[in-house]
Amino acid sequence: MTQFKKALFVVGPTASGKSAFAHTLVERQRELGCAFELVNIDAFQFYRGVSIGTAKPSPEELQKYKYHGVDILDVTETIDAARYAEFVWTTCQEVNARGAVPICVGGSGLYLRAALHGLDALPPRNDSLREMFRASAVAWGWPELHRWLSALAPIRAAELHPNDKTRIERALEIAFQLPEGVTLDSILSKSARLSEQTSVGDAFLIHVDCSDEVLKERIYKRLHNMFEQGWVAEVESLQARFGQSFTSTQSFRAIGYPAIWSWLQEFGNCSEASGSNFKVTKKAEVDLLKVIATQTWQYVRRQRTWNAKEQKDWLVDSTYWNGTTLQFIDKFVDFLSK
RNA sequence: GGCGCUUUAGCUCAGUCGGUAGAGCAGUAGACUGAAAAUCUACGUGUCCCCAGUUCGAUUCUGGGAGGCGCCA
Repeated sequence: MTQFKKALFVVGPTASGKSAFAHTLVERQRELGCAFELVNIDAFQFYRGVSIGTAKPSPEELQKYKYHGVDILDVTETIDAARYAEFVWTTCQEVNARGAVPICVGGSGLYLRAALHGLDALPPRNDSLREMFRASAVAWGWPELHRWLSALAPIRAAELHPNDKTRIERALEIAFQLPEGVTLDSILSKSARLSEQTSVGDAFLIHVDCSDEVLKERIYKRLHNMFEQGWVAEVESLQARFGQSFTSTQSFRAIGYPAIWSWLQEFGNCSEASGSNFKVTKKAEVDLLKVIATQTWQYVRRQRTWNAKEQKDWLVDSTYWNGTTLQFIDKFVDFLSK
């Protein structure tokens, strides 16, 4: 199975310099003798309206670097790992057909694995089933649903903790939709773990990371900058447009949005606390930034845990990198000239 | 100055009717097959503010001291 001929994947924790790295590659494409186009593989930059907090490239950058996959969905829409992987593959094929090499930038663990290794053919998401499971969980608790799963798919159930609601729900959703005589265990037993499967195309993985100290500093500065750019005002406008229903959208799960939302509930009434006046000077504002910085760092830890298991063709330490100069490695040049 | 409350983990605080203590958050590590920036798991020795007294034994009771908060002056 080949979903793309040749693609670069730039992965690494938030604020490590992935985008700057990818942009530099595009700047120097002539020297490398090939054309590049960028494919967003970030789980939240798909959505129009959540822009500042998701660190989207600017409109000029979107055009200059030929980005695909940014602002393709409304904030009220939802994409899932399977549809996401399809999108990446289709886009890569189109880019390949133009004789260019796609650079997929971003990478949230599951989404990267889905794009890189492909998910098994399993029944899709089913919201009415999910509602039913959730209602049952309210009545009986997730450990009880875990017991139901043990009856339907004992091997899968044994892999899951009784409190792991997200995965128990998904496993039950699959089991309920499979045709008679087919079990989730029988499907999963045929394939290796996702991280151990080979890539579904010719992929070159570049990991960008830097020292903890520098990364923490960059995160803090970047968040500060997001506030200066009007992040709080952005959330206020989402509040005005969608009201409470925004809190149940997929895009609301992006780091920072729930925190700013509750901050607005608490302080938003004071006229001077409105989004456009947000300056990160008062204690409440500094506290908000700190909470989001903490959540971002926790995310960095999880990203590194994911990335540790993926192939590494090129490790880039961005600790002292200024975002422009780059020394190409032979392996990389060989991959491009193949 | 007087009165009251308070001092326990990095932070916010429980608690021990006297036998040296535990939650949440933070931190560290791990997992991850259609919510994934989500979700889940594991990991807890700290002069229990200081000094003295009572006691076999005090973080706990008594007295004094110091810091913090509040009210009255």
